[in-house]
Amino acid sequence: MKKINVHVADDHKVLVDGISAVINTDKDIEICGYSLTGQEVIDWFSKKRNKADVLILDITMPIKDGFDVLRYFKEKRIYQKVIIFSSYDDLKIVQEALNLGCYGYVTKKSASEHILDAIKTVAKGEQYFSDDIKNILLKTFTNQVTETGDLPDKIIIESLTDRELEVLKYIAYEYNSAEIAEKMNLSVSTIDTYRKSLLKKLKVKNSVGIAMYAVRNKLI
Amino acid sequence: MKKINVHVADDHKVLVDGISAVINTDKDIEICGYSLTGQEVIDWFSKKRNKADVLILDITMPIKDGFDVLRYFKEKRIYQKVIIFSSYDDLKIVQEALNLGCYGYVTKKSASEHILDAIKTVAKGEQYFSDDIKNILLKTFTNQVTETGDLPDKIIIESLTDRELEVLKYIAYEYNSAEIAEKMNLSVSTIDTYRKSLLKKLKVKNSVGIAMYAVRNKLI
DNA sequence: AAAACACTCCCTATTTATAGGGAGTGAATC
DNA sequence: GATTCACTCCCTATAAATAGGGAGTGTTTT
Repeated sequence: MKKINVHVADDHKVLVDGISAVINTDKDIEICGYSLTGQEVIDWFSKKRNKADVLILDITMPIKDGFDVLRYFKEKRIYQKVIIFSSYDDLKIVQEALNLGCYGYVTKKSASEHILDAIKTVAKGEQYFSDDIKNILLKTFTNQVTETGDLPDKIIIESLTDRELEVLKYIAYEYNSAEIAEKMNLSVSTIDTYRKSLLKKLKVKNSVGIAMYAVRNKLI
Repeated sequence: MKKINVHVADDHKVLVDGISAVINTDKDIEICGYSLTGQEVIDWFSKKRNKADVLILDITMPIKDGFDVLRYFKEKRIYQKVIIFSSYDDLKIVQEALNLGCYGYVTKKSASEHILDAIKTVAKGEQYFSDDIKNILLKTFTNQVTETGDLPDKIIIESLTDRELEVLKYIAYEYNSAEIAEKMNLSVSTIDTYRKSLLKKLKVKNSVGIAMYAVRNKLI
């Protein structure tokens, strides 16, 4: 079986060496190169002298960071399998990396064997996340678990009347007041009353705010 | 410590008994009731004679199914902690259940101890998914990047210019044209031009549509 | 009976957004 | 050299949303 070729990019040479050492313990994987800056990675791939199956990529690096590298691949439509290896375990960061097309995300605090699992999984074209990242991602599926505290929002939502909720849904579906009035068999004035009430109760600035509130709290 | 009260709803009495047996092995949890149809569950809760901390809910049931029950809770704004216990492991089903506000999802093929973990986790207000469900949910994070499923949208998004994307984000954050103009150091006329362009390209009716498009396609 | 509240509608006025058009610049592409 | 396209700004006009106020009905709660 052909070995999996891995390129490692991290600005800390010690870490590159560490990963290399771990990888060398596995007979199915081998290191085919490394970079210390994002720019180096981009140079490497633009000159097509890289034959890496998988790229292990740190986010924080001098001269182009990991995101820049992912953006480069996306722009050039290079379908490179990338595993982000970072100490960040922030949802925004992970989502950004995923949007930019990475295949895996492993935090640096994970046990080092996990990086081997990640490499093998991603090499097969499947995604891989370390357990802590999995948990962070899974939390996005539930409305209850919000880091900002769910109670205030819950109280606000409970204060909404049935009619207000109905109007809120129509607003989120891009209906204007006249259309909502027709759908609900009410006068436009009444719909405007509910709009005013929603703006006040939800403490948002405009219809967009109402709609965004609805999606954030899964009211639609 | 107060025991966790659990209500079990499943149309197969054998399964109710099975779950009860498993639960009785745990000193922190006890069964406080059971139902064989969705309607029974709704009756139980509407008459407020239920003191369940956690509801174990099957999806397939005669006379109102699990979804109907979840919809009932949502409509009445009853914040009942529900764990779906079903044999379905289909993404659409799971997503629907999550949208309807369930706290956990455990497949029937899971080891029975997992239901105990699920109950304890959900009782604390956290979400719980069995491993197979976790994997299904996690796949949704990479599908949008790897798969070509939503190609039409992808083409539209790629047709958006940098400035249009910037304006789109501000709109989704509830800014009005004057505010966006100030933020971007442009005239209001220019912002209006981008608004027009966005409405046309995204084929939406108004600002709410622009914002909703942004969230749907994870552009913000 | 009084109070609270959801629901309905109206008034006036202002601010924002939408819709149509045109037009100039600079950079890149053909 | 011509064209395409992103970017910028302007004009006119209408449609829609926002902001403030009031007010009547009916139901439920106290």
